[in-house]
Amino acid sequence: MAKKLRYLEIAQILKTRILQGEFPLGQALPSQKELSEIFNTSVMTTRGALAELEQEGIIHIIHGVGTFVAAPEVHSDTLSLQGFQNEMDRQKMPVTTTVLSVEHHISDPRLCSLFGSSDAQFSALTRLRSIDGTPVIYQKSYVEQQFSAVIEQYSEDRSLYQSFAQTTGTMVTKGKEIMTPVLLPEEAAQALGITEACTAFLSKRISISIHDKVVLYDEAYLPGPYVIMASSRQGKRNTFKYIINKEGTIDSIDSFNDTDLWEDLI
Amino acid sequence: MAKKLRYLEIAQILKTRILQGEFPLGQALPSQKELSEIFNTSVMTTRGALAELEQEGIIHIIHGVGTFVAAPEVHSDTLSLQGFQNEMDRQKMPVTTTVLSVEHHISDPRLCSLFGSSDAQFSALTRLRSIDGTPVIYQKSYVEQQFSAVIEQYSEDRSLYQSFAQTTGTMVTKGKEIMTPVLLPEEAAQALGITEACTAFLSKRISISIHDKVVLYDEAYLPGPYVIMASSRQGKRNTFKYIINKEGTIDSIDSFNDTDLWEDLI
DNA sequence: CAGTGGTCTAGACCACACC
DNA sequence: GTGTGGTCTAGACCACTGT
Repeated sequence: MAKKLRYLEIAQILKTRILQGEFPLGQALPSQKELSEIFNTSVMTTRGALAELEQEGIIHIIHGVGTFVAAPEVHSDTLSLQGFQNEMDRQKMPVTTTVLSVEHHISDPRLCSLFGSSDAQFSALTRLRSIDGTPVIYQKSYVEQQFSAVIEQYSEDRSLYQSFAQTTGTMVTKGKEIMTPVLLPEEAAQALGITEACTAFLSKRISISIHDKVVLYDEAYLPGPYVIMASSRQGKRNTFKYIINKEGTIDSIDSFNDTDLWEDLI
Repeated sequence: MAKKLRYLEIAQILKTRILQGEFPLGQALPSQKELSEIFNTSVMTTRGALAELEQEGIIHIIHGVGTFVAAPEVHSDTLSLQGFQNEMDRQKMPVTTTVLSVEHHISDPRLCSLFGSSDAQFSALTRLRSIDGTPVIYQKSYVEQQFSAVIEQYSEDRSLYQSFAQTTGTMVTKGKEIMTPVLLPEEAAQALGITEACTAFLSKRISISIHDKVVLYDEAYLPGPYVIMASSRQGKRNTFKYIINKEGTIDSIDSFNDTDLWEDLI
């Protein structure tokens, strides 16, 4: 445990202090020079610690401005929606959300083991995400009953993460997701207004708080006509994003030449 | 262009020299101290340059051993196959490959624009990937006719990247991939020995050489029963891998608790 | 302009791999 | 052991942002 690596040690100390609320969400940390004096170390070492925390998504460093405790809006909604609209006006994708249902007192042993909790009850929020009025994603989110207020106080103009942060003061920094190709089940197809048989991505996802606790479980259907995945690799790194294609018609092979699309990957 | 950032400048110089073959594939570069003397700079700066090149996948740094020009086998085959076998013996997944067909003199304007070449002809290699004798992936790879030797000299015990490196002396360091959920087409289903209707990932992928040229185009079908995707996010970073599930039976929700599975993601 | 983060030095010393 | 990469110092100076 005792690594004796100074920068990791400092990172750990800072992390602890942030978790204890010493530096509230969105607030600026002391400057790198100040931190260096505080910890009696050099700037290079301090920067190593901060780089570590930034990679963990806990802080956000802006050149010439400062270092800030990461606000949830920094991480775009986990289903980081990105538009795809023939070459132009990719910027403004009006994503609207509709709440279909709210359920409480759900019991499911698999959810229990997922959340690692004995709290046998869960609440669920079912939503529909639309682009320009066209529904493209059907999503169901589960939280532990004790956090049902997160769902109650959720409003459609912000993400569930923001609601979570505001209600509980906890931020989500990690997630794991599993994707499979499926046929759209009737329930989802109906909600999406799709009548014919349709292939889709089924995404199951857990969101993990800064305290390393599972706080959210999501299941989302992303129908093939509207959603594709784009992935980029360089060296050992790979990264991906979902792309919304409202028209339902892109031949993916052409999109390799669309430089805008790949801009922010890797 | 002239950034005046010393470490990027050094990285650029080293990259050029590597491309010119001054340091052949797999060979060790001079040590960090030597490089620092050569470029008349400090170790910290040299390390910055090397870190840059490592992230680009051009070199491979090993603590206590040395810095090496990256050999293609460092990047596992782009469809980085990872096994999933109830908790144990995940290590040894005997992936075998069968060549189904080799075609030449293929003309396709879309491939031309993809490769950005006027060479109107392409060669194709169709393969079947199997785990323990169970076929799980159907894959078709295209190269420009001028590189048809890569396909001719391909052998089933190594990757196409290795064949490419050996035949042309060029290494692949980047790739872009697009994934969609589809129904397995008859041709692929037949090859995979799947009789019923079956959902699958369709992966279209281009591989880009160190000279920034598209050298390979792949289409692969990864049927849902055998293949799932696992993705992990931390902060702004996200990464994913394909997981082979030979038995065709995992409920993905349980796999969140399988720590081995997520070990190497992020 | 002042204040922030980013780069760079010229060394020293530590951790790891290999013989 | 020797030789490699990894961390760290105590500053200096550069680049960016906002007033």
